[in-house]
Amino acid sequence: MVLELEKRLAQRLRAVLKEKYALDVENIPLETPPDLHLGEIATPIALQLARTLRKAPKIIAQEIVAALGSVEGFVRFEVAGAGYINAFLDRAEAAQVVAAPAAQISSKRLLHAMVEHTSINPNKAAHIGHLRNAILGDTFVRLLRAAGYKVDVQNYIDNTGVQVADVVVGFLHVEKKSVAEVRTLIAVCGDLAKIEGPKAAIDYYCWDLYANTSQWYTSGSPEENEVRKKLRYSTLHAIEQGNNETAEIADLISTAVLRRHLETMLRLDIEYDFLPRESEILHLKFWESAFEKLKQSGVLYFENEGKNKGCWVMTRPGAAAESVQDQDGPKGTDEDAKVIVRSNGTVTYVGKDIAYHLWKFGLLGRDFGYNPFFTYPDHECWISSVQGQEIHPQFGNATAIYNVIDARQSDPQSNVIQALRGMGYTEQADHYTHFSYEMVALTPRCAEELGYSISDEDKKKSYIEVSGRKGFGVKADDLIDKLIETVQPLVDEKQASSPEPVRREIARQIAIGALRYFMLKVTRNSVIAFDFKDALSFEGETGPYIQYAVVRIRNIFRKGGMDPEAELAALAELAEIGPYLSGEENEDIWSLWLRAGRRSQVLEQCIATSEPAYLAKHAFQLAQEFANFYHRHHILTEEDPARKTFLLATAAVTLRELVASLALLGIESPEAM
RNA sequence: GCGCCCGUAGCUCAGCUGGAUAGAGCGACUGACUACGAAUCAGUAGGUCGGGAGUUCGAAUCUCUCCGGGCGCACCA
Repeated sequence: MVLELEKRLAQRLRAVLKEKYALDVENIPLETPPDLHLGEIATPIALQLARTLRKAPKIIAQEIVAALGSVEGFVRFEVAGAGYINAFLDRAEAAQVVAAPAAQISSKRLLHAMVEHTSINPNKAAHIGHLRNAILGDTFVRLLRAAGYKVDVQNYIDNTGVQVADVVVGFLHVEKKSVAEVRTLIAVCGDLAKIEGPKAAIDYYCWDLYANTSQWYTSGSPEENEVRKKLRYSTLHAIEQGNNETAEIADLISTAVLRRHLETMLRLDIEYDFLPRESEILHLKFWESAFEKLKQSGVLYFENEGKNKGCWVMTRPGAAAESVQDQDGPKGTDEDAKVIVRSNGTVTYVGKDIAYHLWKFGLLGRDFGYNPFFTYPDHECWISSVQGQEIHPQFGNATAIYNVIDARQSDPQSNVIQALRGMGYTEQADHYTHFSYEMVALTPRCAEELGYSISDEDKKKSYIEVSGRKGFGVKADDLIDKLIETVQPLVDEKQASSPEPVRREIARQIAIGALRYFMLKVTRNSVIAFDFKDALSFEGETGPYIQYAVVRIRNIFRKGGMDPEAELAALAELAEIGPYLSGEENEDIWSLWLRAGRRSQVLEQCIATSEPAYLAKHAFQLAQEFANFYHRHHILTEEDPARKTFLLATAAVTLRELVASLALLGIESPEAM
């Protein structure tokens, strides 16, 4: 509602500026006044134009207001302060618009977006850092879909990397297991996990093995360590090669761990459409196609001198200006260039990534094979394969891509964008978003609670980076389990009369709500210093606070024997609701309605800035305003029938908006709690 | 050495394209359960927005500089 009114006002203002001052102003600045006494929408446009028009801002503002005339939805405009123009809404009309059933989103945006997130190396259990990635990515997918985008969700699997090799080394050379034994182990873990939970699962087993093996490389005599290092690289090569026992173990393990990751994420309502794997990017020779294109476009050149002699390299972003400067000087080699193909002819990670991203945009001229891999209640998740099924859905050919990857990888990401740009794919490069976020770290206190021994140096830090290699971190399933364990007694106490399965479901919903909100309330580029005290909180600015507001509203309608949507519809029948929305004593109610009408505005802002935190904030503030309203106005005992209908509609509209906002955040709204 | 991010209340964080009196939550203190559930609400205390300079009618927000903290800058993946 607010979004539409803002657009209408901006359009009218543009027209006025055009006819009165012959000015074309593309972006009319609109903001929210600090207080409702100053209207609902304000613009400092007159302040901005003071200089160009050589007039006092106040005079300009008055002239604009005089020229505005009447605008539908607004009752008046005022000049205030140094030259603000404040717009006042027709409150009754606005409330009716908010109350009306939401119009279907126009699917005129035919943007086909591809969001890649999670992308955990399939050699160990997922930890809290991966949770932040997956929750951010999944939430953004929900936002894009709500805005009318067609979205494919991808989870990239690096199943041939050195991390997987390390675990394979662990099985073969530390534990000295055979292929058959590994196969048995995976089966046993799978059965055990069904009874004992995630702690018995294969990804937990690998978590320890990976940490042990990493240590094993440096724990022997210098000669032994030398041998072990060589083992590591021969294992990696064998995996890349394929068709051997080592590769078979790697495939068994990475596939089993991948399944575990999908199960863990499903606990948080996170699903995927396609799992492209590194192994197919290698075996289907994506790189060879990309290499030709890169050479042809001149993005890659062969280096004949310097430290990168014998390599195919590309200029780094930002280095372009310098090389132009160097023109008259001695043609020095660009020592800083990024190596894409090594002197031994193998391709680097960035090279493979360029090939993969050409595929994403449908520019590679090759495709994966596809096999079904994981079945969700309402759709299938596909995985890449060399030879896939004949009938499969189409992936790739995206018009916009979002890569949810942590901020540490911004360098390689910008290399890929640079390559696209260099190849002339400007449009694609512009629609390539590195959806970056900062890491989740542990506070020293939290690390000690978990039983890790902390160096004195680390104790002084405000946070310590988690590390899969060291086995240092909080596992995702452990955190989810701990959240459930913490809420369950509360639910059991408050919902004592409900049957046990119902109580368990409520505890689950609350736990997931708490976790998702915890990860989403912080903006992307702030480091989360993880602490159980904050993560396990269900009070204040948390997911459960918002869920509780929903439950209280539902209780009102349950107790009154009424239906929220019917009460909302009844609002339209009321003769005059204006009086309920004006006057000092009703400002809080109007404020609640106004916020309820802001969802699409907030959604648009989230997408424009790739920042889901705004919506998390919006949901909390709406719940907070409702809690205040709830205490001040007792609805069911209201004697004036018209006012009672109005109050019920207020609760109903809040319910609808809260549930919708929570759903966009991937948080369920319990019936009771 | 180069690049990116961060520094706002005791703690954890918001503050949108510069705009009106810098906001939440937690913690502390005071108060509210005989009314739709107190996982709640009302109130009090707590800030020279890291320091300095600049641009501007106007700066937490933009520029520069310094200080402090974090992360990247391989022919590893």
